Amino acid sequence: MKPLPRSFFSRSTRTVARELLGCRLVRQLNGDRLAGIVVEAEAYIGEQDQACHAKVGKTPRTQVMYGPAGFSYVYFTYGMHWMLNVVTAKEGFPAAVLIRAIQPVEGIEVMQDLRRGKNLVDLCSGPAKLTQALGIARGQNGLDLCQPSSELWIESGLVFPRHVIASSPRIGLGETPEPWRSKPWRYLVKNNPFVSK
DNA sequence: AGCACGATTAACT
DNA sequence: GTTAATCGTGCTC
Repeated sequence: MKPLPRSFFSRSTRTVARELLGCRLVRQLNGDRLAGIVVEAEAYIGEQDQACHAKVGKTPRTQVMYGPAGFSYVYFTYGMHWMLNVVTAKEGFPAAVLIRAIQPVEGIEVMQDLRRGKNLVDLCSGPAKLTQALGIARGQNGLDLCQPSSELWIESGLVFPRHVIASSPRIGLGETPEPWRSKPWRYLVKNNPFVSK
């Protein structure tokens, strides 16, 4: 399969977040192919969105979100964790989708090595778990995911029927002010055990 | 130069 | 349910 085209990612961020569910996230790492089906994602939309890192404007950290869609935005948080996002919307408008969970389907043994032998449902059921399982860190920031022969990309996969998709407020927003705190911009697959806990 | 805090996780009680 | 781990980022002095 080939990477999803830039036109997939350059649409509205919430549409991309919802339609990413069912897609296959692929990581080529040291000759191994690691992959999983996206089952949870969140939209972060523009400088107005007080939960979005771009609320502080364009900085070295946030600049990739201002660039073209289809690039990775990987950032470091809590002194130890890496998070994977895909840049969305039109160039110049800062927005991205956080990949929060995937269902592992390829390269599971390698993922377990990178995750200290965690069992299947704990391998990738959280945004920092999946980056660890896929060997994603600062070196994977700013990659073009639409380029064939990349080390990281997204393919089409399953198509979940609309009635198995749920939405909810985003996770971990802390003291983010309303209305942003309650925006139902998290999308997940209902009753899927690989969604974050 | 120093500070508060974070789109989390794992290991506790 | 609670908390330690651990450091880049953006802001203030």
